[in-house]
Amino acid sequence: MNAETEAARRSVGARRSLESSEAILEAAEAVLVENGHAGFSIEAVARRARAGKPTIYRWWPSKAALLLDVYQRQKRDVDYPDTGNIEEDLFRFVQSLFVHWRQTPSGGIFRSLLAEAQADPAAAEALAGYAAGRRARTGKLVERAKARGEVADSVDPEQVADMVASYAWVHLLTGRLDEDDATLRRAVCMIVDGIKA
Amino acid sequence: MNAETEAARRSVGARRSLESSEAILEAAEAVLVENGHAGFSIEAVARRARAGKPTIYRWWPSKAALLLDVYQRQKRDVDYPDTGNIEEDLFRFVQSLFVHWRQTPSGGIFRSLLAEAQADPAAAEALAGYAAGRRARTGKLVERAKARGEVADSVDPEQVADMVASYAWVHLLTGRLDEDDATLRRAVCMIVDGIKA
DNA sequence: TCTCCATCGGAACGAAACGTTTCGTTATAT
DNA sequence: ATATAACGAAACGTTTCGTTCCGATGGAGA
Repeated sequence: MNAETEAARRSVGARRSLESSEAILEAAEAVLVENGHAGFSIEAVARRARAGKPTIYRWWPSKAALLLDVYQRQKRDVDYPDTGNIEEDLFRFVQSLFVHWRQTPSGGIFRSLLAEAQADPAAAEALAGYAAGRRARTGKLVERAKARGEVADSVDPEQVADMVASYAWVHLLTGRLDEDDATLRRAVCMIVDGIKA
Repeated sequence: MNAETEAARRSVGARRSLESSEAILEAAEAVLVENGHAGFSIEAVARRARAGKPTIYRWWPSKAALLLDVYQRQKRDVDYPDTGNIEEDLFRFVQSLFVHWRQTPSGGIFRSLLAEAQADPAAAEALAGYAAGRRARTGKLVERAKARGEVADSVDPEQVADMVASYAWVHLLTGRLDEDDATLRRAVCMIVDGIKA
């Protein structure tokens, strides 16, 4: 969000105020947490950040772009465990994701992002790109297991990641983040072992 | 939406115009299909239905309520196949669901409903109830297979349904309804057979 | 038949948020 | 020192919201 801007710069003048953009991102998060997706307006964010609306519109072309930045800002610590056991890896991944969504504003923010993507094509594209990257990274868990000979050759790692992420996303969207560890483990076990007798 | 209204009625006067409410529901569906969730406004519906806004607000307290009515009006029975083979049953179920979403307005309407549920608690509750019912019905496919001894005793039928539905929902939400049959079959196969070597 | 009165479509309202423009100020590279 | 860029603040016109009037319509009770 700033690299290409800085590269295209060819003249003098004041630089972008990091103080201001930080305040805007913090205000956006606070508004989202306190008032929910319904009360999330650019005006409200500007008021709270003591910033001008043009400043927000200059750097974030749409509400979706701001939402995406807010989400990725606090998404530093996601576990991509490597225990040498694919079932354990996937379980820990899903478990930490659920915990993260429950204990931070991330869950609510991501819900808003998904909702926004149903109305705004720009948001949909941003979400699709993010989801594809996520599938690739989560798929590496499976690729490692495949290299160990733990997973069948015919399996598509990204499709496994897709299945696991879908399970988590729908639980988030339908307000079912309170599943216990045993349930999560059975879900992962279903994918790893199948359901056959 | 009309039973208690009719019961509370204690005086004379014109009755509710079925013609008008039908036109409103049809117009709402048309607007949703043509302009998407973003362009779905009460004003647009009223214009299209040649109805007054107060008439809409009188009978549908919120946009979510109108969406719910439109959705329930659209929804028809999905087939719950019974081929005697759980993999084939699940594949046909998912396949017909994708086709239904692609070829009718149901997919778009359901996307709007999911988006609305992230902002409106009433819509969220309605969605949760619908999803629970869906899991129970789809779970019967698995229960039948379990009775045939095709599926392990330890498997929770509703959780299998949950996994399959999650895969489908996320594909709908992220605009990936164009997966080919081979991909869908591999996804189902993943759940049935697992991914182990 | 005549009289209510609930409901209808239509027009207009204030409130809120939208996205944009303008203004004066502040900060920075040349 | 000067030119330039980003800033906060305010105002703009537009859109949609949900509500409130109004006259017309038509079915139930006297």
